[in-house]
Amino acid sequence: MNVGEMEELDSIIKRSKPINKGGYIYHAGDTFKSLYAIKSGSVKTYTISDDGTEQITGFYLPGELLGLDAINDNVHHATAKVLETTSLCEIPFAGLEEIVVQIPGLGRQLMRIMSRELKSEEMTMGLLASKSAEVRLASFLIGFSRRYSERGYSATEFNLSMSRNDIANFLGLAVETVSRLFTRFQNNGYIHVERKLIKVLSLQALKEVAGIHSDDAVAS
Amino acid sequence: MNVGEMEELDSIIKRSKPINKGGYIYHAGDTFKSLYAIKSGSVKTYTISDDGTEQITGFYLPGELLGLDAINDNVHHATAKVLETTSLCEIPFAGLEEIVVQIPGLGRQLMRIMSRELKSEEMTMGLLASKSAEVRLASFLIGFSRRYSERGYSATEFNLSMSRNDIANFLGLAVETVSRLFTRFQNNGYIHVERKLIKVLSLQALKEVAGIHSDDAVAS
DNA sequence: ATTTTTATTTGATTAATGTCAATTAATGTT
DNA sequence: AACATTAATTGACATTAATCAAATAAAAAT
Repeated sequence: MNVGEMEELDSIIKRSKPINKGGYIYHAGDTFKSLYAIKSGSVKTYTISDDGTEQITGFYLPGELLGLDAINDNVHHATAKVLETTSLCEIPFAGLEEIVVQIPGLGRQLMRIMSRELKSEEMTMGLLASKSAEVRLASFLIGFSRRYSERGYSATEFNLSMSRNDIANFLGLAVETVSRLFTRFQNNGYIHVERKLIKVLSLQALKEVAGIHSDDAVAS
Repeated sequence: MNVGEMEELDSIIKRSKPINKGGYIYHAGDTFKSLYAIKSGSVKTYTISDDGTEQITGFYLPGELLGLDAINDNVHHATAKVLETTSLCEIPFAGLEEIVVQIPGLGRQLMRIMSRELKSEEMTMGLLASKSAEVRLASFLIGFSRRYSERGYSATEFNLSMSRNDIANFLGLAVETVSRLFTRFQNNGYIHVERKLIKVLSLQALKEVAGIHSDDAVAS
């Protein structure tokens, strides 16, 4: 969401509550009651398969909206866990539906937000369908660069708050492969890695690895 | 969409037009004007990257809705191509937005459809993030089985209208791998393959390959 | 501050899957 | 119907990335 959208929703926001690292926003199976907009911090969502393995379905950054996939059947199918201390706007969905009737533009706005999310997930699917591990990680980094810059943060220096394990899980790679790729990208001069802090030295180089030559079309 | 939803939309449907195999519904870059519900047939959507390679983002079956990802920026970012002769309901979006104001339930309905789509894409992402080719193809087949059965078609005997190449592209595998896996699944007695016609002999076996033991959670 | 635990990195090896090449089957065209 | 073209399968081989194992580094706990 952009600032304007955030302000539109401001009127019905229930309350703000910071959650500490490792805390949960909701669990898979919970009844869906609210959407959550991230004010600061970051979140991962994941499902647990029958054999107990966790499958990460997304990472969320400030300004992004969480829980849209639960509207349909009123149940969260994923668990949302906070990666660092995170502040949220809780938007009760019942209230939202009322307001949507009153403010004609809001329904349209919500629909657009969902549309944007759909497009973004399709791009992520493209990322995941790419066969090479290099392409996946490069696209992943480009996506974060873009998302941070869209929110007014630096496009070239940002924190990947999730663990290497989380990244590997999300990208469908082994941790070791992810670790080696970070090293390789650094050796190639594409990025500088310092624990979780990533400095992008050549976005262009990353884009070439990812097979992106124009400026659009980056997964999020 | 279910039958009820289809009927609700029926009032504003512009016109019906069958498209022959290989024809297009819209191209990437086209201005977004309408949503399309598939009455019969099937569709693939794909984006073209800078190097000209095609990346398939989804397959659509009867009863499914196409174009939701274009609402936000009014432009299709993917191309929709028909895999066999296909009949569509064209739903002009301008008209839809008017009607949404008049019929309160419709907006909610649309939002739910989009939510369902989001969830479904997240499941597909889970599929694509699975490292093994076997798991991917098994999940793919289970997904089609479920989607067909949801629409009232057989869950155990269906046509995969797309080429092996399309399947491979979508799953991020080489065609040869897909071909070998079909053979392997057949040799194992999971399925019977006859060109594009798939007969599922043991859905249970496929689910075990896919790591699904309960009955839910299958990508579409 | 020290110890314990957990996360990350690096190396060696193995297994899976991609690539190349050839064959067969299916489809479309004249 | 015969031919040409395209799609699918199968085999041999190469390559990538997973696994196993160990070392190092960072974070958490005492």
